Amino acid sequence: MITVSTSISPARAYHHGDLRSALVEAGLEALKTTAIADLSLRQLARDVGVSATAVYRHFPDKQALMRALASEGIDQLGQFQKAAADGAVNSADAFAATGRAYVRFALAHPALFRLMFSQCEPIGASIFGENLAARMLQAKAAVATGGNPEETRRLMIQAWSVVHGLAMLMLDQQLPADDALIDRVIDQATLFPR
Amino acid sequence: MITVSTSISPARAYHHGDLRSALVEAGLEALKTTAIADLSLRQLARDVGVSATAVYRHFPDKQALMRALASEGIDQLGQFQKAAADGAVNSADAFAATGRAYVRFALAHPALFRLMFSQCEPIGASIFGENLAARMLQAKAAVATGGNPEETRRLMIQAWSVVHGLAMLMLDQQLPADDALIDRVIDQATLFPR
DNA sequence: AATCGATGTTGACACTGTTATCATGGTCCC
DNA sequence: GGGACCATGATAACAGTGTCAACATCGATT
Repeated sequence: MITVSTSISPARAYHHGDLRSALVEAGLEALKTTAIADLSLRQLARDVGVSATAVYRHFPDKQALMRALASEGIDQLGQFQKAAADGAVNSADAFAATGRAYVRFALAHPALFRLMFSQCEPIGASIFGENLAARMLQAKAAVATGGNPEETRRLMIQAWSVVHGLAMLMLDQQLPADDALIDRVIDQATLFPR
Repeated sequence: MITVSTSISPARAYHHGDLRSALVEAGLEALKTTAIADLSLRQLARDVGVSATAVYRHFPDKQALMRALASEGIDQLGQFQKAAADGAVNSADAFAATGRAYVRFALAHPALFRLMFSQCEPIGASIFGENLAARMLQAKAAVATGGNPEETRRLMIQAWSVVHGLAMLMLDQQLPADDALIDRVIDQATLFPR
């Protein structure tokens, strides 16, 4: 059984056979059960069956690996949001569906979601503008605000803040991670002032 | 010059002279310049001029010290919010002022703010119910929703989500830490659907 | 076939949180 | 007043971490 590269780099099979992808995959796997602070380079290397310092042939330091994992997470979130929006019946519903997907993704992948925002560098732009889902979102928001660009931006930021805050508070156990609560907070027409 | 205890425990002066408070104070000071992940027990002990393991006479482990710091932060945030609300002219303005204070506090004390939510245990209840500012907030929200308790709760959660999300996204550099942006997002009547 | 550079390993260093063991010195009781 | 006790502190040590320098290996290029 060969583990397939996840769209990251060419990286032909050398001694190990694309160690870089293996590390990323092991990292994503580890994040399913390990908190972000307990994620260890050496442990990851052990999981893959390689010496600790081999990692440094593919990543300059730990943070770089983290960034790679975060980038994977962003892609996954984007796909998940897009799928959710595609299943919606109308424009407003798609907007809300994207929000719900955002929070549900966070709850489903807590450590990964946190990691995505601990690595500040390229992520903001990806989520808020370059992303497929983000682009679509922006279009929806523009419709909702009658095309006023400043209002559109405010609505986007407001919507992003609500879902991000809700996700974080639930992850941090400050709010019950309740599906119904997600719907109640997001479905509200509040986000669409007439 | 004697550093005064910060409302934590009696802790008479022994060998050091209330080491516990000194550690908390040093921790808060360190959080002004150090990221939460780089906060070191040993470094804190060094700052206070005490052996590394002396800490364990006052805190069972590192997390306990962190929790003490977080608790301090919660108090500070509560006071800050209360002061902001007291300066407001009417009920709706007080509600918004509390929200603005929340975000501004986060921007002013990034590491401390993050820490407050990394230590999940007692914090949720403190902020969302037991707090002075929270109680007041709840009263305002009840007025805004005509007394409907379920709607009141939803409004509270929605408001909390917006400010928390906005704060987090700004802290993580996903949004510009712009004062005007805070006002624009929070002042909007959006939070008070008629 | 020899060389070279990319990949992986070994060993080491400084640092961390934590524990077990020992030292100190106020407090209280007789 | 003298001695026991216990809260507080210090030392030494252990396992674990991220990272660097030096050495080994092996496929690809000439």
